[in-house]
Amino acid sequence: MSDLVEPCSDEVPLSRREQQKEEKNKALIDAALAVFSRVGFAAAKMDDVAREAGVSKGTVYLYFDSKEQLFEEMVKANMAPLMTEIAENLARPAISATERLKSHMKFFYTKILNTNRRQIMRLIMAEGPNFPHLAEFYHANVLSRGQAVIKAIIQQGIDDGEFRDLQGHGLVQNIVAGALVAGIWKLVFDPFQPLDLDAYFDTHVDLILNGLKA
Amino acid sequence: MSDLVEPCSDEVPLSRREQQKEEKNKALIDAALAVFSRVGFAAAKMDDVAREAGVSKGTVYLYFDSKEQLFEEMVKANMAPLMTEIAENLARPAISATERLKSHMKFFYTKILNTNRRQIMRLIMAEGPNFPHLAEFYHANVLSRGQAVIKAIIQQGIDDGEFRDLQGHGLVQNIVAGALVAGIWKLVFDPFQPLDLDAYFDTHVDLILNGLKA
DNA sequence: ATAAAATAACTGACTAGTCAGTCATAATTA
DNA sequence: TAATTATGACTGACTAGTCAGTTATTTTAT
Repeated sequence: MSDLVEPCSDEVPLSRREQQKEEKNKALIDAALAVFSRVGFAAAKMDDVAREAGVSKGTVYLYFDSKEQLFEEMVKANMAPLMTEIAENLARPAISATERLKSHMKFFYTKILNTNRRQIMRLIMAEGPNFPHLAEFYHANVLSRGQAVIKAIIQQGIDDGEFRDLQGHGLVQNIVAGALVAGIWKLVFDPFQPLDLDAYFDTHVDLILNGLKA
Repeated sequence: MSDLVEPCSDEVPLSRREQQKEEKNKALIDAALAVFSRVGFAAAKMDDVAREAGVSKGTVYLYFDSKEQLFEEMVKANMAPLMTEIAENLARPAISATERLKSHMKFFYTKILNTNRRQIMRLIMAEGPNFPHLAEFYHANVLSRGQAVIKAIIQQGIDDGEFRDLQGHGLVQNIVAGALVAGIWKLVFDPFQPLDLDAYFDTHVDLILNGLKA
């Protein structure tokens, strides 16, 4: 409460307790990510989350009201740091649209696909219909921001004569699609047909940039 | 038993019982698709499947050994008719690679994305890691066949000088990606940002064909 | 034909087990 | 010591899977 009133500049002099509390919160979020990723929402046990975080089950309920809330907080906590980074990509030095697009795509691969955030991506797809809140949050805070960046880059490319103006409905989704599929493939089909993410990335960029070329 | 010995040409004179049995099997598969799609595997209740199929819970277990088996059979039953159709697309009249690719993509949109098979697609992504059997089955019977068709078309395009040879790892996945993402979007984010599948398809084809163009 | 006997299909109450969430008690910190 | 934080045994709601008994269909006997 008081946090909201205080000037946000203070030097965080955390007491031992507050410190431990934060650590435990983090541990629970991490454990939740691990457990939910492993078995999905419904099959995940709060006992397992607790054990994995090194606390008892009761403690989990001192930090989160319910399993649902834990799930949502876990997703939000893992996505929050990304959101500011995406925003920074909007205001970017004046390099060519081609290079900007390449760099933004690289960002996507390194910051999501190659981290365990891709698990969250999968969870959103898997559980999204059962968590409209969450799907909406994810759409509003991650997807539409990512879309805005890509749209801006494409517009720059069109203005500069680098890209053609193909006016398509769902152009952004088509551009990002390759990356999403790579993430899913890694999680579901890699054992049967392994995917080399670096080589895949090159193909993806090549195909898209050629597809957009004026 | 005797069926296996008889010439396979016989006129299927099903007794009333056999007929009802088949109908019920179908009804259960349909109900399973509906229920699993609605809430995912873990949260699905066998009671609900039974009710939706118009039988009692006990009956479900006369047709399927377990919840797992019902799930797998449901996926297989829904995918089987597709598999032969895909195979037919391999042996195709001598039209241009461009037209063939377009037509195969259309096939994908009309036979999967615009039907409730897209629910199955989502379920595979959602539950795949918990059902390695199923992921493997899907990969072997649907994905690799689809890949073979697209690879053949691309090779034709390269040979005819229509497409460039971009040698990419994961080229096929990149080509299909747009379609998969469209399916997922429809199921998860459509309420927040609707997607017009027809317009999206045009963008997808446009982008990919230009990306491949020699 | 018709009834009786045999078989196959179905039912739903029941069991055995699971797990989200609670709360009386214990441990830790200030 | 008092307040806060943590524990884990406990509860109650819920559900996959079972099975003794019922109903519908088919076969056999008259």
